[in-house]
Amino acid sequence: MLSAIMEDYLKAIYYLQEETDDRVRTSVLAEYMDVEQPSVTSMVKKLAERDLVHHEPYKGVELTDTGIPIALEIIRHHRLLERYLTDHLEYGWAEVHDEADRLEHHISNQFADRIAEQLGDPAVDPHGDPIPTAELDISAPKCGETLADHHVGDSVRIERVPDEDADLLRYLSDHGIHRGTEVEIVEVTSFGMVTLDPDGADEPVALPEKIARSISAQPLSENPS
Amino acid sequence: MLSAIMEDYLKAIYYLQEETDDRVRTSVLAEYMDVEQPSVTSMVKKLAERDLVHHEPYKGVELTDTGIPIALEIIRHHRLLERYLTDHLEYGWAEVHDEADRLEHHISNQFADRIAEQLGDPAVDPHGDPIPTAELDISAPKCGETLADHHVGDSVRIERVPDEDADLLRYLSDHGIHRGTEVEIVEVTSFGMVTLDPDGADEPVALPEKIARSISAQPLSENPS
DNA sequence: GAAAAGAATTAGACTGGGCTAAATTTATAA
DNA sequence: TTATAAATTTAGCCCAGTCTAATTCTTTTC
Ligand SMILES: [Mn+2]
Ligand SMILES: [Mn+2]
Ligand SMILES: [Mn+2]
Ligand SMILES: [Mn+2]
Repeated sequence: MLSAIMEDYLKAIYYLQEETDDRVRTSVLAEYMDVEQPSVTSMVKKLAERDLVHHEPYKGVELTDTGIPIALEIIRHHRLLERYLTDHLEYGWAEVHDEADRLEHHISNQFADRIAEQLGDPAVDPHGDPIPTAELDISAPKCGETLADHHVGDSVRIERVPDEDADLLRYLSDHGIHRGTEVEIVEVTSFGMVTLDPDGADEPVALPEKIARSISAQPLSENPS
Repeated sequence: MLSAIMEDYLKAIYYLQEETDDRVRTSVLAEYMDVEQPSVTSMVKKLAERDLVHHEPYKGVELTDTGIPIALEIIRHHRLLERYLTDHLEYGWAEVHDEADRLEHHISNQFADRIAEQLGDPAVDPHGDPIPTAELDISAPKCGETLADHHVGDSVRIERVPDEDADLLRYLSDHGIHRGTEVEIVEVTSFGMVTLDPDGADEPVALPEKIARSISAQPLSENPS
């Protein structure tokens, strides 16, 4: 059996590998896990001993074929829990992360499967990230058009937001923006500000262009909810 | 903050104190926690240092006024989770214990309160044990009449079963007996066997008198579900 | 193709929770 | 009342996961 900490390392390696598509460096993992580098080295050795990662000393680490499904299992738990918290327990999408990050290690697969069933086997979590199936198949994360790729007057549906920044998530939901919300782009300034009018909201919402570029959004006709 | 292990010790002390109504001996706690006695001594010292228990060396341990509410919080989590698993996720009452025993340490009070709300603030868990309120008030455990206190021909409602023995729980639910089930007592032999006819079951169920004496049951008219 | 800078690892220590074996205290029984 | 038995605690060890300080690779840069 693996400790919760080990599972979090595997999940972190999975995420970082997804981003950079290369071996994950000790320093990057240390930063992500919020520990010092020697802690990472020693944990990585333990994971390597169990054949969960392949460690090339001084060169970085990557998940093995044994490690990947374990990471995916945790990610499935995490995203199903997030979805359950928003859909059944009235959590906001800014509040779900911490609760899910603890519980993901302690629920059984049976528990995960049961809530998946109750939710109707959802394909994505509240932030739009794909949920692996019970067989641990995962669809590619959405990296299509973003809010910044559209033009004034366009109406788009919010597909996916980065889930790391709770302040941003809170700001968005306070202004009526969730996954699936339809928004019209009402202004794009030369100095990098994007203004949106979310469907059903009283007021428009302004976002820095950098943020807009991190939010996936599709034209209305495609990808119905 | 307390570790999950510390919380389990506090819960164990609470239970054992409830049973014996006296200081809990090291040996008893060691047996219950399934560890060796020196482990208990060292843990008890840590708990005493934090003022969660009062430890009289060589004489046993008891919860302090600081320790009691913490134990009750965990017990609330545990019993709410058990109730949630049976009522919303189709678990049987024999399967809930392990899942709840892990999760109880990792759900937030917010999570507990939300599921309590969804369940309609239930008073008891699936085994009939009382659930502390959000304010940590707990009603006295049912210790009224048992199955062995009634007579052939009586019809009673199952109120509470001991939740330690998963085999017994499985046996009972396999034979159509749950909390709230109405049963008629059809036979009581001189050699200590009690036979019941559960409402809606095909066949009667036989139990040793010793077990029957551990199951609370009220005559039908009283305590409606 | 060195030398300096940067990244990673090793060394050694600490904390939490467990264990075994030995010592000590309390309870029981002669 | 003293001797033995039983319960408890102490002593000293281990493992997991972290840390700081020191060392060793790698990469840059001149
Ligand atoms: Mn986690
Ligand atoms: Mn998410
Ligand atoms: Mn527990
Ligand atoms: Mn119970």
